[in-house]
Amino acid sequence: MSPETATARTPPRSAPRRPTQAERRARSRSALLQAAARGLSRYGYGNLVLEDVAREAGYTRGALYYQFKDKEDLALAVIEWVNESWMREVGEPAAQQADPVAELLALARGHAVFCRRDIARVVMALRMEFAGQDHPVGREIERIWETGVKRCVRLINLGRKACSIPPGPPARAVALALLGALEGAVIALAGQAPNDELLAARAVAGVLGLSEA
Amino acid sequence: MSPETATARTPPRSAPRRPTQAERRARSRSALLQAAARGLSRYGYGNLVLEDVAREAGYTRGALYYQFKDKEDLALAVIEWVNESWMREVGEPAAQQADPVAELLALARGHAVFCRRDIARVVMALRMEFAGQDHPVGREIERIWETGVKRCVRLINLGRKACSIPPGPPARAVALALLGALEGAVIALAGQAPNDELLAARAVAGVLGLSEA
DNA sequence: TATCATACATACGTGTATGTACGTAGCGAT
DNA sequence: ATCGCTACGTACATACACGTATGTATGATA
Repeated sequence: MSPETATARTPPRSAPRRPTQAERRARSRSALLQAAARGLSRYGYGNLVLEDVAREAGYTRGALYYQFKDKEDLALAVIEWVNESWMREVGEPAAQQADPVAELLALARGHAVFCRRDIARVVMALRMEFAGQDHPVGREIERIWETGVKRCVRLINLGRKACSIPPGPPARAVALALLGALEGAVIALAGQAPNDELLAARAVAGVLGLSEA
Repeated sequence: MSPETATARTPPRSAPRRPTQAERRARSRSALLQAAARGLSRYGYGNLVLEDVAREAGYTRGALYYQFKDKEDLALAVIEWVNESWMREVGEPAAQQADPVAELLALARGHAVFCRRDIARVVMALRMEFAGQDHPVGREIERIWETGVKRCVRLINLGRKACSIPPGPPARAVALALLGALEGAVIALAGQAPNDELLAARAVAGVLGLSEA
């Protein structure tokens, strides 16, 4: 944020100094990414119209095709951006919980809060759209999803060893059901606070076979 | 099934007698409907290509446009067909349960079994695709979904009065989370028997706040 | 057997969204 | 002040899928 980085003939004095090229580019890219994320969340990939995305961001398709190679590249950038946000706001905080059960429930509550914004359904929508296909976007979504599944499998096995999670179906089946139920519940609730947190945690606890959330 | 309905110069004798017009038409329509259902379940509405549907059914688009007015008409027919099947195989059997909790758990298990076939995701896919839109297909899906929500709300209120379901968030929020978690879990499990039944029931029980499935 | 309606297949026109080529205004350094 | 590069906007070419119009073979009827 320090404007002194440049040799700066531009007056560091005050006023909303006219933006530099890099800032301009970054602002445009950010606006386009957010608009694309909202669009993907609402319409999915195939039904997403790039002209609408650009207009909602305040540009035309020209700006979009300057910043991104094509539609696929844009979608992959959105996915990466959403995933990084999720990791920072949900994944990493939950990892600081002491025991596996607490971490799983923290994931549920955190995901519910995360999905209160308008980009909640990006992953779910793309996962539905590309399931069983062989598309780069679908593969990336599948990769992220599989990461989540593996994390849950690990936690479930740990919890069962510690006897904080009762035995039951194979850990992978439980993990799949857990994530599916979590996403389904959160999307159906459409971010209506504050019940979303409790109900998401309840769904997860139920799948795990716990007696209470 | 009685071939005597027609004045029947056609020998009722035996053999695979050549099919009548009505039978032919019904067979074609059924094949097209099933192919369209599979297609909608996999690709959703927008990404569904009618030529692929027709080919998978063993016809061309000509047959499709003879039996259905347009793509929208086809989708609505599929929805009606799937919904009737669901009511017959899941909705009505579950309604014979004695108490509300048993009925809700029967719905969960029945839905899991119902979704083992390849048309499992029709409703979920279309609901995701048309959420917030104003499209005839979306409205029909929303109508069916709302019917399910209302049924769950009724059962939840009954169960709470009977103290078989503990108090908690508003019944409508619980119902939304219940159906969302149920569909999400079943789809994520992709019909892997026999765990799908148990895990679906666990998810529902969890959302309701019950101690066990 | 002749004739009509039905159940399809084939061919065409059209709209729409993508990707690309080109034009243009604004930033940055000499 | 000027010139090159960047960040867009504009215009075009292409592809794809829908809907329709037309052709054709089969079943029904007399």
